[in-house]
Amino acid sequence: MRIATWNVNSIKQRIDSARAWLAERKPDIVCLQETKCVDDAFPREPFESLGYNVAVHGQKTFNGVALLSKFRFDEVSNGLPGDDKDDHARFIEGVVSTAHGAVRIASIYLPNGNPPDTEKYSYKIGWMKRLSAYARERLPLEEPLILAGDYNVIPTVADARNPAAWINDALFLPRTRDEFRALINLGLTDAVRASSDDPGLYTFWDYQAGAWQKNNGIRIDHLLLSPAAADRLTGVGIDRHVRTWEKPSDHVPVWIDLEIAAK
DNA sequence: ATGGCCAATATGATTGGA
Repeated sequence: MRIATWNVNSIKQRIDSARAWLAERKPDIVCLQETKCVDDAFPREPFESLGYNVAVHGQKTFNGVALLSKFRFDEVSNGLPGDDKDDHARFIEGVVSTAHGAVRIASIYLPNGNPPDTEKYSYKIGWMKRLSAYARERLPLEEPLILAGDYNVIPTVADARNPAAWINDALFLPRTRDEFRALINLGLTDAVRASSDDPGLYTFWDYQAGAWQKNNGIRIDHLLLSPAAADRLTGVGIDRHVRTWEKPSDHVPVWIDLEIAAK
């Protein structure tokens, strides 16, 4: 089973490149972020025609998450628990059945949090605490659980080309990295770091200032795995080449292979 | 990480992104 995450920065602007990438990488399940459209406007047909089931949780203009799955969804639920007043579309969870039982996948679009001296940052930290509470609730189920998405967190200095430039940024502040570590320390595995300590494994390059050309990137798109998922991890990849395509997203897809067969 | 971008909105300017 191959599972991927990709912040597409508008699904409507990325239909052609998403279809080309799906045909090439052939993921079974894809977690999408920043779809930027309401549910009724999501272009389902271009993905259903490739054999994917589509589950969406969108809103007007901003945010928006979705799941594409070759497996039928047994359950889908929208929204991260823990705050009824939070109306941002940033979390969707699906469950599929496999030969190894239920596999639970969440597509996550964690708040950016800038500027850090505002309520945007407290919203980010609160959201991270809610995500940890969610993981604490799910981990005892001992299922393969994959929390994949745009975390807006640079975990360590090895995850930025120019870490000094990020010192005061919401993506890299000590408090942000502490919360990310707290999540990991519940017993989750960062799939990319389970396979490599290399610097330069970036997933995002800003559109501005020639960031791509200078390889001024950061690693902020992550797949975090429960022990039952990590035990079956056989491969990881970052599809960097997608950043060279026409009309690219500023993020590229990241994927994992799990030794989990269809039912 | 800003000189340089991109997307959504009834838009020709503003907001959000990271």
